[in-house]
Amino acid sequence: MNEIDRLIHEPARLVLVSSLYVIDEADFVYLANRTGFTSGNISSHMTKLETAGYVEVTKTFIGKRPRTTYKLTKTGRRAFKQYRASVEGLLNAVD
Amino acid sequence: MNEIDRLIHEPARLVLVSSLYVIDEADFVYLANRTGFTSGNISSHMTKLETAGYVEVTKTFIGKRPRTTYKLTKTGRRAFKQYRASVEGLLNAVD
DNA sequence: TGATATAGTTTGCAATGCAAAGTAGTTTGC
DNA sequence: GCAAACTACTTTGCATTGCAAACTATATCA
Repeated sequence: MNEIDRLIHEPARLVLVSSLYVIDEADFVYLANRTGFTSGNISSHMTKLETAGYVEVTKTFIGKRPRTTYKLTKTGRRAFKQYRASVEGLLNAVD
Repeated sequence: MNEIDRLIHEPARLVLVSSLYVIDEADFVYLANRTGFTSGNISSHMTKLETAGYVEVTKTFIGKRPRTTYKLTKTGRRAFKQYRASVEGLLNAVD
């Protein structure tokens, strides 16, 4: 039986990670709008995911404003797939 | 988009609730053996689930020993199905 | 009788999610 | 031209919570 990756399991991060899984790369503002999460929330979750090596953070300037983009690393994608498998394993065992 | 029920989402409780979902009724000792969780852990999670109205707790004596059995209430079963739908919604949106 | 086992519950604390407050710079209004 | 408001974040503070160790209560064994 597989352990659940709590880093991904946390609902807010699950939304963030699965968003990144599909759209590949997204910036801070986009994610804030899409999810409705507060910016503090996004910031700290992303820091956590970055520390774990699940996301890669790129900071640039677009004109005079900062722009932060996030992208899943290979490790992050693998972790998400693995997470998904464990959860579905758990839920499907139920049928 | 549906909110995730954190009461069920917590990994330990997810295991407990999905166990109860399939085997319908289970006692403390059985769940402890099946899951490997400490008894304190099971006790407090079950109290939480009971408080929420998700499980019904029955305490009897079998011979001279206490026996506590747990069973999902109708509300609990509904909540689990709903939980499952939201998680799968989230994960499948990814395909 | 004392030691060990069974069946739990309660306590204590370290970890964590979240929002409010803070930072740094930019644009707008008067 | 300067203050107020906005953008794009990060940091702080705190209330919640998961977890194991400690505790309670009874039963059996040596």
